[in-house]
Amino acid sequence: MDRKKTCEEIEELFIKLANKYHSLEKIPVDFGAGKDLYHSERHLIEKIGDYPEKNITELAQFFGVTKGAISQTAKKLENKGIATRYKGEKNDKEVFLKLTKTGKSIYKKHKEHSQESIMPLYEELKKYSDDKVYFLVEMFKWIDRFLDESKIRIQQHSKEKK
Amino acid sequence: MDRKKTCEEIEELFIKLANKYHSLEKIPVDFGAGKDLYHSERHLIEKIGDYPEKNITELAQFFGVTKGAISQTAKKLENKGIATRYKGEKNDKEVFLKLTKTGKSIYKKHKEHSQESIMPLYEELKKYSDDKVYFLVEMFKWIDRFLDESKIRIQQHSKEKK
DNA sequence: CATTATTGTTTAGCTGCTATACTATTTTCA
DNA sequence: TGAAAATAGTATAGCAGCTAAACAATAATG
Repeated sequence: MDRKKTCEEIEELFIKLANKYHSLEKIPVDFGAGKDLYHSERHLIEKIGDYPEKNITELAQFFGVTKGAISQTAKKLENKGIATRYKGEKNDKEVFLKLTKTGKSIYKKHKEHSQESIMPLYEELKKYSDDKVYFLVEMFKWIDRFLDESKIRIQQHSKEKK
Repeated sequence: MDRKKTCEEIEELFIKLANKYHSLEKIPVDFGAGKDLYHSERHLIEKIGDYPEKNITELAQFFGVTKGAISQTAKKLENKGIATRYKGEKNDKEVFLKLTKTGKSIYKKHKEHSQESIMPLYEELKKYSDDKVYFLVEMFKWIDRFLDESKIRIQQHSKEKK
C-alpha cells in the first residue's frame, strides 16, 4: 500500500464529499409544517432541540461557523415562527433559543427522519469492529483540528503578503 | 459502545468538517505568480495538471459538481492566463484544459505545497495499520455513494410536493 | 437522415458564509 | 469603585461557488 498515494486519495475524497454535502444544503425540504427548510435551518432546529441550554456562541462552535452565521439562521427560524430567542436568568447578554410549538413538531418529525436517515450508516458500520469505528471518529476529530490549524496558517500567509 | 450515538457523532462531525472546509475555500492564496487563487481554482489547476486528458464532464465528476461549475472555474483560469481550453483530435465537442506556462509554474508550486500540507495526515496515519487506513478510504467512498443517494431521495421528495 | 444523446456554455438566482462595525453587557484589576 | 478589556450578540455588505435551466453544437443511433 502506497501511503502517500492513499493520503492523496483521502484528501480528494474529502473535498468531493464536502462539495457534495454542500450542494445538498441548498435543497429545501418541507417537513410537514408547510414550510420549506434548508439544511442549515434543519440542523439548527435539531441542535436547539437537543441542547436548549446552549447559547449562540456555543451553537456556532458546534457547527464550526461564526456567531454571525448562527445569528442569521436563528433570525430565519424566528421569522418562520419556529424558534424564539430568550435570555436566561444568569445574565443579560447571552441569548438562547427555544422551539415554538411548531418548532417542536418539526423537531420531532425531523428527529424521526434523522434516525431513519442515519440507519444506512448504522447498518454499514455493523460490518466493522468497535476498534475501527472508534478510529473513524478519531480521524474525523483529527481532521477537525487539522482544518482549524490550516485556517490559521492560511490567514497568516494571507496577512504576510499585505 | 453505543453505536447509534456514535453514528450521530460521526454525522455531526462530518457536517462540521464540511462547513469548516468550505469556509477555507473562500480565502484566496497567492502562489507566487502574483495571482490570488481560490481553493476551487487551485483544485482545478491541480486536477488539470494531474489529468490533462480529462474533459469537463469528467472533471466535474471528480469534484462532485455540475459541468457548469467546472466551466465557470475554467473560464476564470483562462481569464487569469493560467489555463487554455482546447479540443482534441477524436471529436469536436469535448473540451479539455491545458495549463499555460504560468499555469504549470503554479501547478508545480502548488504540488510542492500540497505534498507538504498532506504530510500531517501522512504522519498521523502512520500510527495506524493498513487495514484501518483502507477502512477509512472505503468509508469515505461509502459516504460519497450515500450522499449521491440522499440527493436523489431529497429531489424526489421535493418534486412530490409540487 | 431524423431523432436522440452527449458535451459544454451562459445566465440568473440563491445560500450561507465571512468580516466588519456596532451595541450591550460583564468581568477584570489598578 | 470605575475605567478598560473581554465577551456576547446583531446587522450589514460582499462574495464564492454552486445549481438549474435554457441554449447551442456536435456525435451517435437505428
